[in-house]
Amino acid sequence: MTTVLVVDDDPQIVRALRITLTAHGYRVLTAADGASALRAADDHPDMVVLDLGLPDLDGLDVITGLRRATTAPIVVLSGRLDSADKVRALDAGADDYVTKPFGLEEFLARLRAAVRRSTGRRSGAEEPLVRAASFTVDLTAKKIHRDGTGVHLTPTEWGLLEVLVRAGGEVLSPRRLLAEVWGPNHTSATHYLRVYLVQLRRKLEPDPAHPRHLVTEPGRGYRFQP
Amino acid sequence: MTTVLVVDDDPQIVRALRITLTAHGYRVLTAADGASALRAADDHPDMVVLDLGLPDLDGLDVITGLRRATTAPIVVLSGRLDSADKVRALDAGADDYVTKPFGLEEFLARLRAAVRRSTGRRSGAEEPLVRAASFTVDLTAKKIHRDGTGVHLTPTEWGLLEVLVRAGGEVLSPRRLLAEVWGPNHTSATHYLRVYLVQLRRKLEPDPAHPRHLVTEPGRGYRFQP
DNA sequence: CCTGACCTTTACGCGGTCTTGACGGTCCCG
DNA sequence: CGGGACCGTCAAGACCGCGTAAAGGTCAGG
Repeated sequence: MTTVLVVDDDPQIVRALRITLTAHGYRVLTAADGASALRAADDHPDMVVLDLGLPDLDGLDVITGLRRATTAPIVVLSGRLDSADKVRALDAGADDYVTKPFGLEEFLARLRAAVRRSTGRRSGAEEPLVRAASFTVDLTAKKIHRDGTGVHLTPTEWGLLEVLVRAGGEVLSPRRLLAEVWGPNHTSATHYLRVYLVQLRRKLEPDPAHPRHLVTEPGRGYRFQP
Repeated sequence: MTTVLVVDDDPQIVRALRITLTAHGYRVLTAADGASALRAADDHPDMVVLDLGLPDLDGLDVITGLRRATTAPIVVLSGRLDSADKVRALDAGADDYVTKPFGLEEFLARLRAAVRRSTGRRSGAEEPLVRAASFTVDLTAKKIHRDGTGVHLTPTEWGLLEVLVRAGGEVLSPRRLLAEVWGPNHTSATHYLRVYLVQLRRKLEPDPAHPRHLVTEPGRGYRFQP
């Protein structure tokens, strides 16, 4: 679960954010001033929501202090519209800057974006691997593995498979497939599809005559079945 | 140098951004519509500035398309104040959302924040020595060893090899390789690649006719295999 | 001014890939 | 039962990308 540290001296805002964030599945820590915010950084929050204008410390000092302790994204809340404030906050190490009053949905979306970026990097080489019973598809490395060895696909074969896999089990019409792979001007050459489906099945299916993963939905199109 | 891809259909804005960003030390690529933006993603910009409301594609589709090709931060520019638009864009994969008219200083600060976040983590633990079966590559010392003795590479040869090795086994498109080695303006001279691949293979591969480490993936590019 | 290293360009053969046509099978519907 | 629409399969020729060699071109250093 994602832990958010909320730093604000206004109890009303803290309470509202605690309710909202908890309802959206976050765990919430709170701090009412800069000193306790820096102390709370030791609890390794995954994200910090920081109101500038705390009673004890200058906002920028809080940011730099937090940056010393954690790399978690910092989203600044502030009532000040002054552009120079934003610049200083962002350059001090903040990741985003939201001015009050703010739309709740937008605020939450910015939190999601911030946490997505910070966790996405951490896991580094995250491979979107798609598994079927008899083969696996690596969409980023553009490789296929089957029975331990790699399978070679021609560019067009790969393009077709990629579109089918990315659709995630949805049925794709011949028109749509042709437009995606061959470009929007070749939407009538449905024969291509059949030829390449045969080749793909021959290379990937255990029994090409009775496909289990590259299924044809008669009259509607084709579908990828993991 | 940090490379920024600016996507906007308004030539005035493109021109203004190009001047401003260049003055601040960025390298600038531009695209006037969604299709060319997706193509330009192969040039692996370090950051994307994207205007929603392009003539050819829906803005959200451009975001998801870019996300498929790159993890570079995307900063959305838009004239629309509607909060729902922001939420959709952020959830589609954008990293920040700036509404026009915007303060230039704030905009630049947000760019700095975005690029800081994405590059900050990348420089983690990197192995400067890469081993292949028949040779080793020292990325920091810029030296190659094979059979005990050093191998001399010309600057261009080295640039190409370095890009391939740094990709760590991923397939790199000709566009991308050319952009990395020769700069983003030479992305069509695919013949260079073949010539230099031959030279590299002759210098590094045990059997240049059947390369084991500098593998070509027909139709999509080249790959380094350790 | 010459030389050598390096980059760029031209030319060409080969093999893989794409396209196209032909044919058989299946299913549905008149 | 027959015809048509749709799908699967195979094979052959056209075409394009790739690998390779080798000839200009450029530039710095001696």
